Amino acid sequence: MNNTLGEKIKLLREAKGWRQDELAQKVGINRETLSNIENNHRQIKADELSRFADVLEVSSDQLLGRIPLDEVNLEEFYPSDKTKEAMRISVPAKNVQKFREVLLYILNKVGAKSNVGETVLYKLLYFIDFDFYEKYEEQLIGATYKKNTYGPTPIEFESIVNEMIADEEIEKVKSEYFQREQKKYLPLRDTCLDLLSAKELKLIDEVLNRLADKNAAQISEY
DNA sequence: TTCCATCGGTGGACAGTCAT
DNA sequence: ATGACTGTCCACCGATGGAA
Repeated sequence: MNNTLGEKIKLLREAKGWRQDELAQKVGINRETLSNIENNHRQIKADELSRFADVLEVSSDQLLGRIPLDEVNLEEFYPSDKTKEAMRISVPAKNVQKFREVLLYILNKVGAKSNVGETVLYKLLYFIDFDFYEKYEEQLIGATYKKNTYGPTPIEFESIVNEMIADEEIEKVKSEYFQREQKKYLPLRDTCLDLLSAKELKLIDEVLNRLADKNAAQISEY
C-alpha cells in the first residue's frame, strides 16, 4: 500500500463514516487544515500525527507507512489483487513458522471438537491475533485478514495449510455438521512449543477457553 | 425536473511565528 | 524590519442526493 499520509487519513476517516469537520473537531484542527492535509497541501506536525493515530485507532507507524494498514483498520477498503499478492509475499518467514505452530497448537487442543471447522478456525486465529495486538501492539502470527461473507479470513491460510498438508503436519477431512459439509483439519504432530513464548501460549489459551466451544455464528455475534 | 441542503475543495485576506 | 511560511476565517463553487 503506497498511499500518502493524507490519503491514508482520508481512507480511515471514510471507513469510519466521518465527515472532514467531524474528524477535524476530534483532532482539534480546522476543517480547511484537514482538507489541506488530506490533499497533501500541508505537512503534518508530530503532535497532530499522534492525535490522528489516537482518533483513527491506528499506530503512528501505520499512518507513516512503516506498518501496512490492514483490513481491521479499513473495513470498507478492498485492496487490489496486486496489493494482496504483495501482502502475502511480505509475511516474514519466522511468522509463517509461528503461524504453523499456532495452528497446530489450536488443532491439538480443540481441533477434534465438532464445532471447530474451517470457519471457526479462521475466527479463532483472528481473535488470537487481534487480542495479542491489543495487549502488546504487535501481531502474534502477523496474518493479513480479508473480510468475506463468513468473517475475517487470513489471506495466508490456504497456501500455508497446503504446505502443511504436503509436509504431513496436518490432514484435511470432511465431515457433517448440522446437515452441512464441514471442512476440518486434524494435527499429525505435536506443537513445537519452542517458537511460542509463555505469554503467547497464555493468550491463545484464554481465547480458546472463551471461544472454542462456540459455533461460527456465536463467535461472530461475540 | 427543479429546488435545496450537505459535503468537499479552493482562493483571498489576515495574523502569528521564525530565520535572516 | 523584512520575507517566507503556515494556520484560520470567510466566501464561493461544483458535485451529489433527497424531497417535492
